[in-house]
Amino acid sequence: MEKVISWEQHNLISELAQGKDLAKQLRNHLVSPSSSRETHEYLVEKILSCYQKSLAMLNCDALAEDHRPAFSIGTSGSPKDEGDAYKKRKTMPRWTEQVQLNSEAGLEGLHEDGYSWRKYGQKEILGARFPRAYYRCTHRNAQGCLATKQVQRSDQDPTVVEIKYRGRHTCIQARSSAIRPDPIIKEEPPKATAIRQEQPKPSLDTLLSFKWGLNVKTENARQDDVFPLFTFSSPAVETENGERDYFADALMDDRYMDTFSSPATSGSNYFSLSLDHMANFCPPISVQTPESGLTEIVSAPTSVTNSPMGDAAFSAFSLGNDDFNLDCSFDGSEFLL
DNA sequence: GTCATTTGACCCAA
DNA sequence: TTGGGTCAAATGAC
Repeated sequence: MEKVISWEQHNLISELAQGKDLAKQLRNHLVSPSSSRETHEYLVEKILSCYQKSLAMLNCDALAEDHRPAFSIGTSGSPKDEGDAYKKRKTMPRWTEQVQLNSEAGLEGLHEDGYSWRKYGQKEILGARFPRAYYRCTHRNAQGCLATKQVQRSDQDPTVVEIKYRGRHTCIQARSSAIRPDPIIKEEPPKATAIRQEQPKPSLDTLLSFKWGLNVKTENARQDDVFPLFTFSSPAVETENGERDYFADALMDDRYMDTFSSPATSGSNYFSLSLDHMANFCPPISVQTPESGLTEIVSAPTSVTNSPMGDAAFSAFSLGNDDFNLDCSFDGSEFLL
């Protein structure tokens, strides 16, 4: 138990420290005339991510056990699993994302999460206006990858799609994208990336690709952990003295943040970072687990053992910037097959 | 020919 | 018994 607490504290401190460093960076950029708005928004996004994780850690005591590293990998194909698929499914990690449909990309954009999915079913759901589509990893047969997802449009807002993920990717696709040492692969992007490139890209993408040289290290099981919905009051976009509040501004920019009003929490908004948005920041080839996203409205009895990312230590995002380098020890053996 | 999607049937949990 | 999730044959696209 002591180890669990220690582990949690470690992660929490790590996240908060990361948030602090990012905030420092943001401050530096705010006073720099050459710094762009996109950069600010990116930093805000990262800071929010850190705090979201931190809050999740504080709020999810029940999940504490699950955060412990468990270095048992490659269990998906064990003989024991064969005859017990249904029980296994029940224990799979599950989390939900709400994605605002891009009017241009439509439903296509939903599958640009760095993995290839194959539709295997669709059903009308009782009481729901829209059918639910079932997808599984393309490599299910070849590699025994049991990751699945369900996609269904929201009844309340047809432009919002709810994506329920189940299980983590165990396919080579997932691992190779995670541990690929050189993230600079632009000539032959993964399938999902190729599709993304057909869309009108926000300037942020370009900026991040060239300016930041983002490199997400594979040190974090936490990144894939599930996060409960969290709330906070909407900040003012403009300060009293008329200065533009970039932090708030970015928060209110629904290009990067899905906002849900909640009748139960009047005065607050639900903010949900969609996976697609994160993918903009983290190209699939350099992200350990695109499916993890940041917003998971979780229903997960889950364990980190099953987390898409595996169960290594915590992560730190290391940007190509001297000012920001949270480097943490990491035993990468888990990812080396 | 290969692979993805569709769709009705089946299985299982609640 | 019912509804959700999955299977697998049929069909279509490339």
